[in-house]
Amino acid sequence: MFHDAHRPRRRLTRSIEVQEAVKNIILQRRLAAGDPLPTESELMDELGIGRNSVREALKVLQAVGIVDIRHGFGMFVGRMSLAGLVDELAFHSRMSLQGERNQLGHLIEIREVLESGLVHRLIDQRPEVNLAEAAQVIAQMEAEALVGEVSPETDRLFHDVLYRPLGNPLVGQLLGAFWDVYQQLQDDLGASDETPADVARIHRAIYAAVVSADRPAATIAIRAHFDGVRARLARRVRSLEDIPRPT
Amino acid sequence: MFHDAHRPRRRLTRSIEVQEAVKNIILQRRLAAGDPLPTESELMDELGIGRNSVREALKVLQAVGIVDIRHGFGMFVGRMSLAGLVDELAFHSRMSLQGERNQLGHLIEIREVLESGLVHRLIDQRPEVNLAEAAQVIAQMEAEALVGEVSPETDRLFHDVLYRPLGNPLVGQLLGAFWDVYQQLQDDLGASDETPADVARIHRAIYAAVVSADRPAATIAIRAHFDGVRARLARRVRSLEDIPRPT
DNA sequence: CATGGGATGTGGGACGTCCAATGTCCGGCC
DNA sequence: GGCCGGACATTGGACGTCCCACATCCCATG
Repeated sequence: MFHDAHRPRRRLTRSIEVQEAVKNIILQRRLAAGDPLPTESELMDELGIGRNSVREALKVLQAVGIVDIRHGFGMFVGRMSLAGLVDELAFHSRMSLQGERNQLGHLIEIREVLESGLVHRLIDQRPEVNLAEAAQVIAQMEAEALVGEVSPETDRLFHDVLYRPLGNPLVGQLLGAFWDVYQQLQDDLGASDETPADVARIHRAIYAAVVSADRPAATIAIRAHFDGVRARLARRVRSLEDIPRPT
Repeated sequence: MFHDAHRPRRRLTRSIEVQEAVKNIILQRRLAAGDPLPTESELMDELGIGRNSVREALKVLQAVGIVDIRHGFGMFVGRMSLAGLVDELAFHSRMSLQGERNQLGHLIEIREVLESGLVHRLIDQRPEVNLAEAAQVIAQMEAEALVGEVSPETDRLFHDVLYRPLGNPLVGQLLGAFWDVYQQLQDDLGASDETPADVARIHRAIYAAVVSADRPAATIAIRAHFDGVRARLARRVRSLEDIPRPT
């Protein structure tokens, strides 16, 4: 009879109550990404709720990318990160790699459909779109290919920068999330059989097709790119007996 | 000096440790979606860790769709739900509705690019694909349009069932997630100015274009569909002064 | 005037305890 | 003998409190 005293009938869990409360605080106060949120103690007082419940709720909101918690500093409104999506997809993909089903393949198919459509959108908007950044990244990729491997960062950057002129930041984030999932499962796949030169050539083909507004070539280039990805996926043999590293 | 006795240097937080541990348990034991997980107490013992940390970690995993917690019953390996993604997108979209930026518009653009590409994939694979289900849903939609409104469920079902023959479950889930976000923000938007008959007609056009493998018509039909969505979005005026309902 | 070491405040971690929801099983009642 | 209901065990939910780790800022010290 200590706590839980006068509380009227509750339907949902405390955690969810707090989550909704925090969301409402953000919306009502018209906070923007990066703005500070009330501290844990303030929330405890305002909502008349225990610390653990507050913490659980905020952890969830953090996992989902709605708040950003910085130890010893405070809590802030989160910027969209899609980190939760990456975790979920990466985990389920890894899980399905063990069985006959292959979720990663489905993910890659979606990436291909998306990128294919986006490339055509770029061509639609040519020549207003500024492809200078993409050109620069392609050059860097080719330079890297000459001296060794193409770094994953450069690869990711290309797919990010190419579609940036479309003015849709969500595109970059979603594609980035998919890319992260794929990258996170690198260790579970075999090595690629493409040479660095191949990688650079394929990406150059995509860029060139956009520049010259050659739609058929764009379709082919994108398909070639993902054929490479798919080939790598198909050849996976390494079992997952060993303990996956915690990150 | 009670608890926290002999613990060696830790790098990451407890919560993350537990999250990784649980993920590893699932992978190592080759559990499948729906399989039971150790109880909270078992995890406490196995990992030598406090209950709150376990609970926080599991809440996060639940939010991300990796585990499924059922009160008074147990914890189970989760099926992919993308619920976390929906929450994140819905929240940030609602937040951006207040400002000048409009994230929801970006989301809809992605949906359009995706669906457009998927429709063309369907045509690629014709006539192997079985569109009977889609035909049925379209018929139902038209029936609903005759007697009143087209129910959101029917709308969602159409976009789900249409692409099902592609054999990529992730497509349905991702599209469903996007659709959920849009649906969840209905209240923040004004009413549509399309009649139920319009809605049915537009969807019928998409279906017909696929059946007849008419690519230009498919492109136009998809565009028409999303023009309607965009129009509704553009006319939003209702402010968000009132407290959004907690769901 | 520059700098390093607290003082302070914030989140992180862990217990222990009690509450509540769910499932099971056994015994009384029909 | 069958069925319904309540006791019991199990499991998650919530709380309060203690202590630790981390970041910041200010003041004392050189």
